[in-house]
Parts: sequence; structure tokens; C-alpha cells
Amino acid sequence: MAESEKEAALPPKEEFSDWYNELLWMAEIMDVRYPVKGLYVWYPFGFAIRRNAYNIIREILDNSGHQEALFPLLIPENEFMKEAEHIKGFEDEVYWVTHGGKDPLEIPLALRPTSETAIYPMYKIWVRSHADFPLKIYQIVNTFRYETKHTRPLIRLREITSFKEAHTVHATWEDAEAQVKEAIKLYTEIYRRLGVPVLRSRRPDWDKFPGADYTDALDAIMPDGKTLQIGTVHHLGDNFAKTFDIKYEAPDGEQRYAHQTCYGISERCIAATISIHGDDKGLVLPPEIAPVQVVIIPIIFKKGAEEVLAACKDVQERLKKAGVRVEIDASDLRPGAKYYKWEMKGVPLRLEIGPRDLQNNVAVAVRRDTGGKEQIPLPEIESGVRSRFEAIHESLYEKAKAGLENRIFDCIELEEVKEKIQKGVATIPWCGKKECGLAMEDRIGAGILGIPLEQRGNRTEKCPVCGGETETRVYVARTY
RNA sequence: GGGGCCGUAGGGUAGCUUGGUCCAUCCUGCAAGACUGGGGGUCUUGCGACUUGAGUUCGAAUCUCAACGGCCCCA
Repeated sequence: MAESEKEAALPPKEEFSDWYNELLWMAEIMDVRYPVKGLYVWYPFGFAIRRNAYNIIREILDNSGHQEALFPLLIPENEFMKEAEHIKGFEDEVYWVTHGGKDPLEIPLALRPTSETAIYPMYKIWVRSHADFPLKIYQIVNTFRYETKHTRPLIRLREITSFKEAHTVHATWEDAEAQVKEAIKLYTEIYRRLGVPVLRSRRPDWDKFPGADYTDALDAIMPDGKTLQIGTVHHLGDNFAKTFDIKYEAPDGEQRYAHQTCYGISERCIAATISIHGDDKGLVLPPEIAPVQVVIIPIIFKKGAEEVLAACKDVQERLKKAGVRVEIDASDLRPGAKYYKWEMKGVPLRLEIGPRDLQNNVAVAVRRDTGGKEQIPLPEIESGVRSRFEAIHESLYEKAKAGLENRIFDCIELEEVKEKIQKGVATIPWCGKKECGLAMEDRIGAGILGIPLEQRGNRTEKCPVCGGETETRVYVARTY
């Protein structure tokens, strides 16, 4: 179209990488021009999305017995170095504060890459008795990792600006395991609210969190078929308890090591949400996190401008009272230009009100997700908007869910896996032996994502490497 | 980890091969004004850039090296 050549338009979503970068800029989510690699600036609009998303996360964590707290950014070297495996996992990517002014520090301070070693020395002090359990604390903080290769806004960062990490303490390994399951459930619910369907799997042993007994994770499938890890839940066993000496007095009077879990979500939740729902015209936001949920476009002519504007303001006031985030765009742009602008920003519902509509006592409502136009009678504008929000959210999720399921391919042969992971996620039988797993990864040229938490079918099949019988299938995917 | 491409106004670009014609082109944006207004309007006027550093040269957006930053491909 001549139109798309002329106008500064978004690249098509098929070119996902370009689309994603341009979208962040054009929809005013992030400014990537900050002069340090891997650090980015949140625009107010992007920040508002983030705040709305975090309200959901806070609500769900708060309502499930978690308490929010805040631990320091700086971790002394001696605490950081306590857990051997943990250090090994992170040592290459830690930023160190080595000086105070011009003086070298006695003990260098790490910028937290994650907060286990900041929190657990305090847990040692806090945890006294089995009556303290379960201890469930979370914090929303920035964390730092010295990424050396390709950084990407919201996806691979040197400063994760909002790591929502929970750290729980329990009496037994089994209690901690139950908490892991609970956390997976909570995270799935969070993503359900964002309209994002997830894959849930147990990471292979060689890919678990450093220092954990095992790691379960949530992944989304991005538009280019790669998966994005958008939540992890770790069973820490008593590994950290032993290192940090976290003990409790059991009912029988014995001192025992505690068992712990930790789990986190980063701003990747925003990356997944906008990538999965967005389209060629820009953002498509679930109403719950849209900074502007309704935009009212007055259709103004020379004659009757006052009446139209008054009617728009009236609708705005009423929607505001009903708890809707609503704006009027009374700027000098042509209506069409306004439509494009607010579509780019993902506003779920647009209301057009012009002289013709006032005669009929209606507003023209246009859904961002479907483009569908309908009339809502002005007297019932509040309920009309509400019901459409629900329909939009449901429809976004259902569409995304169908998209996810269509991109999971059950395979038998490794060659087939190689082909299918160009489009999505493959599943393949695996006997569970590490050498077979690594051999598969090597031959496929992609990683084993994990063992699905809910197995798909349970027939006996053969491991494509050793031929051993197994009922287990694993996800294989290209990952971010 | 290995390789490649690239860096010019707020965004996108032309100019670079063959150094001087460039106080740098065009589109978009922004500011002011006028006519307009149901899917990216038109006109007038104005604003705004050679990533940084070192070097070659009489002369560098243009050539060389480095740093920083960005993008892509492979493992």
C-alpha cells in the first residue's frame, strides 16, 4: 500500500526482531538510547504497563501468604562466596563495588545478581522454630548481571529493573516441594491474568539454578518460535540452609536444617505479554494492564464542536467514576491519525463520538484486538465498556492459547525435531540419562527445555539416542 | 566463544567508492500560523546531525587505528 510506504510504520510482526525493537520505541515502552550496553530507560507509558502488571503480581502473592520486604543491593564478598555451586553459576557475571570514593574497600561488595546470599544470612537470624514456618517473603528489586553478549531490552539485561523474587523457608523437603507446586500455580495464574499461556517444565539437571535440588520453569513461545523463560521456581533443599546455617527447633526439641525454595519473575513478563498479543499495528494490551483502557475520539466539525466535546467529557467522567482509565484525545490531529496513534499504544477500546452519534445517543466502540466496530448506547456506557473488557481479555487468552498449542510438535526422530523447532517447540522421548540428553542437544543444535510438568500421554516409547524405553517426553526449543 | 555488517538532526536516510562542489540531501518529527476534521490532510515559516579519541593530509562525514554503541549469523 502506498500508505505503508509513506508512513513511518512498524515492520510486520513476521520480522519479529525488528518489530519488537521498533514497537518498544514507537509505543513508548522503553528508550534504548541510554549510553550503556544492556541498560534501558522506561518511558512513563511503559512504566505504567509495568506498574499495572506488578499490581497483579503483588495481589496474587499478598493473597497467598507472602509478605513484601526489602533487602540491600550490596552483598559482602564473604557472604556471596559461601555457596560453592551458587558462586560457580554466577561468578563470571557479577559486578563488584571495590572502592568507596578513592579508598579500596576491605571487603568488596557484589551488586546482587539474585538475592539468596543477601537474604539468607538474615534468615539464619530470623528462623528459630518450626512455628516460624512457612516463612514466605518476596521483594521487587533490581539485580545486575554482567552480560557479555547480545543484550535485549526487557529480555537480556545487565540491570534487571524489577526482579520479583520470593524466598520461602519450610521444615521439610516435602513442605518445600509443596511450595514449589504452589508457586507454579500462582505464576500460572499471574500469566493467565496477562493473557499469556505458558509451558511448564522441570529443567534438566545440567540447567538448574546453581545450588538448587531442581528447577521448574514457565516458558512462553514467542512469535518467532523461540521460547522465553518467564518464571522459575527452585527447590533449594537444605543446601543453602547448611551453608548459611539456617536451623529451626523441631517439635521434638531437635535443631534441624530448614528447607527452602525461591522463585522469581522479571520484566520478561512484560516482554512476553506485548510480544504475544501485539500485531502489525502495534501493541495490543489486556485491559487490566493497559495504562489507557479507553480513548475517546471526539469527531469535531466547525459546527457543533461544543456539544460533541461536552458529550465526550460527560462519558469520560462517568467511566472514570466506574474505575476505567480513560482519556479524551482532543488534539489537533485528524481522527485517522489518532486511531493509528492509539492503536500503536494498544488501547483496548476506542470510543468515537461525533454529531451523528449524538443524534442516535450512542458511541461507536472499536475493539483493538479484533478491529470490530459496534455501537454502545450512551446511557449504558459503563456496563458496555466493562463487558467488552472481559470479552477482550478472554479472546486474547484464547487466541494466544491456540497459538501456543499449534506450535507444539510431537516428534519421534531427531531430524524432525530440528525442523519443527524452527517454528515452535518439539517434544521427543528421552530416557532421562544425562549423556543421552546432552547427545540430543548436540545433534539437534538446540537445548532441552525441560520435562513437562504434565506429561503428554503416557505410552512407552524409545529414546532416540540409546533406544531405551521411556514414558517421558521432553520439550526441545530454541531459547532466548 | 567465533564471524560479519553498521554508526550523519528526536526517528529514518542521501552523500563516503575517487578527501575540497557539504556552514551536508530528502522524508518524518518538533514549534508557530492558516484552512481543515467519521482511517495517517494541505500550505507558509522556522528548529534540529557527521558517536568519541588518536592519526594521515594544506584540507576528513568521506581514508587508517582504537574505544564505545547497535544489528545479524554460527557454536
